Amino acid sequence: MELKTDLFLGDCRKELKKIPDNSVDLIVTSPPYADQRQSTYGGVSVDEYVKWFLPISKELLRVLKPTGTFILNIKEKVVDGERSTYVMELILEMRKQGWLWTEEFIWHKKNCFPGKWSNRFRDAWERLLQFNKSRKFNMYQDAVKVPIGNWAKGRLKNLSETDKIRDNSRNGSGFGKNISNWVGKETVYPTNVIHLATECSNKNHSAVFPRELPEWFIKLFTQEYDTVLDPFMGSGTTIEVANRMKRHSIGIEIISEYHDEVKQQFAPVEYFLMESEIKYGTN
Amino acid sequence: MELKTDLFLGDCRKELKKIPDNSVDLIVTSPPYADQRQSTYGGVSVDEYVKWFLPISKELLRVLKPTGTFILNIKEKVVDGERSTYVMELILEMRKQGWLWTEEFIWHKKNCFPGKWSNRFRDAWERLLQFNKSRKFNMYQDAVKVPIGNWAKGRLKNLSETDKIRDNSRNGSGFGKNISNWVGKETVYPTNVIHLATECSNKNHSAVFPRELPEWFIKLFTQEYDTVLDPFMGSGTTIEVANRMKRHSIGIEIISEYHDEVKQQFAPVEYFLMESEIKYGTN
DNA sequence: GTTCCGCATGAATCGATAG
DNA sequence: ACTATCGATTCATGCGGAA
Repeated sequence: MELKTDLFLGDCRKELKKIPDNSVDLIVTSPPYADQRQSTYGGVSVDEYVKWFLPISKELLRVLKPTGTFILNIKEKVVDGERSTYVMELILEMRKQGWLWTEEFIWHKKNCFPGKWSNRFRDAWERLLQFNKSRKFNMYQDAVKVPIGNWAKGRLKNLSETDKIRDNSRNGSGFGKNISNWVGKETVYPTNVIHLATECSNKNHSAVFPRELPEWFIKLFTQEYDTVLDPFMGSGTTIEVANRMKRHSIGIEIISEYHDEVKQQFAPVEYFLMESEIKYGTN
Repeated sequence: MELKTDLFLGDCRKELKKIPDNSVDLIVTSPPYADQRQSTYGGVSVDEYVKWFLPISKELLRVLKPTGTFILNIKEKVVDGERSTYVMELILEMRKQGWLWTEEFIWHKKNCFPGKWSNRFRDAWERLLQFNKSRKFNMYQDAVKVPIGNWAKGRLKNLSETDKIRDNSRNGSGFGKNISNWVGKETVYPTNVIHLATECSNKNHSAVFPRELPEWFIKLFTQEYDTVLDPFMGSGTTIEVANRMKRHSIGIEIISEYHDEVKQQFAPVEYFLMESEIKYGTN
């Protein structure tokens, strides 16, 4: 089966209209936060954030299948010594639109932004809000099971071995990379806390979104050849992961540099397919 | 200096009125969740939770010192497949009362038992909402520093000359690091995610509050002989910890069994003091 | 091929100073 | 008084080159 990757250049408020109703299985996105990332995106102000986002979430509600899921990564900033309330207001308004606020996952960031203030510690977590269109949504829990931590076996057995398991798997939610270590180990279901590092180093882009994040949700909420949408594609992490995991994908990006770069990234694949068509098609 | 422990039996909506204005340095509490502990507070329903809590938070605002802090441990429950919104509504309403919503800490519950539902993983985190009366509140950050990460061991052994100052290469948010400042550093400031185990095998009480939790906040927001209040004392974890840490404490509990038990726990101390008064006072 | 070590960088926030 | 800009502060990670 052919794997589709549709990329749109433009404002997602307009581009989303090109996507048919009830056609997307999973939306995973990390929109620009209020007043942040000014260098790349315009920067929506705190006061206007909800008003700005609601038309988008309305379109997302339209394109999502009834069995689908919407994962929204967001975190409110501090304004005048207080946490802003726009995320809470957004949740309340989205429920009025018809969204179900099913769950709130926590992304516990291992390497959060440094700094010290007299009245505040470093912010080490972000919200991963799960919204659904209906109470009957697809969830493939077995796809994200993690190796058992040492909490269950106590200290009785193989303490040294269980200690080798990476910290994130001990938290019951991580995605330790050495899967070979898991072989033969008992697995359990993770929790709603996800313990990951941000990817910060030389990537050209500020790809703060670690690829394990979309990977986990794609595993959890979709099967192969389902469709994944990211209306704020950025440098394309979600799209790329979806593609590798054999999911159809749709990406929308307003900044042409990002869009073109992702486009280019998928170009060789197309070229390759054409080539093989020539090769074998002419037989 | 004498250490005071005042215990009140009764509904905190009434008992709080006995406490003078601006007299408490820290409030740490874990109120009954909606629709739970039905028998005690008349079974506060999800719909009425905010309305029920607001008079209490108003009293708390009154008794708290301007430099004090209110830590509210709470988590919304799932109702009909959705997370309830009463916590968010409560935050919005408390801000109207004059509270500042300064921060939201996450309590990541380490080793609770795995479990799952068809739509949902086990809930491994709770909110620890920080409210303040003014922007100038007391915070003793050095009291809760944690050991530095392992990365430092290899890093700080030998410094090169370039480690002195870093150029602000990118977007002007220059983060000039002066590595030499870190030599010999063994502790760093924590983040707003608190990673603690739950006290699982609790004997009689339903109190799942690990004593490290109040301990951490008492360290962070009070000094010795400050006053700590818990208007939903339960089995008295917060009060007991405060007492051990040489803080005055005030506890309110509506269930007489709990109240009496805590009272009894502190009785020997009072007895002891009386005895010494007799001994030395009659000289 | 491993392992080690140097190094750049990140969804930040506060307080002081300037217009 | 109120907003805008700027400097200061700080920790953990993954990459790439070297041993």
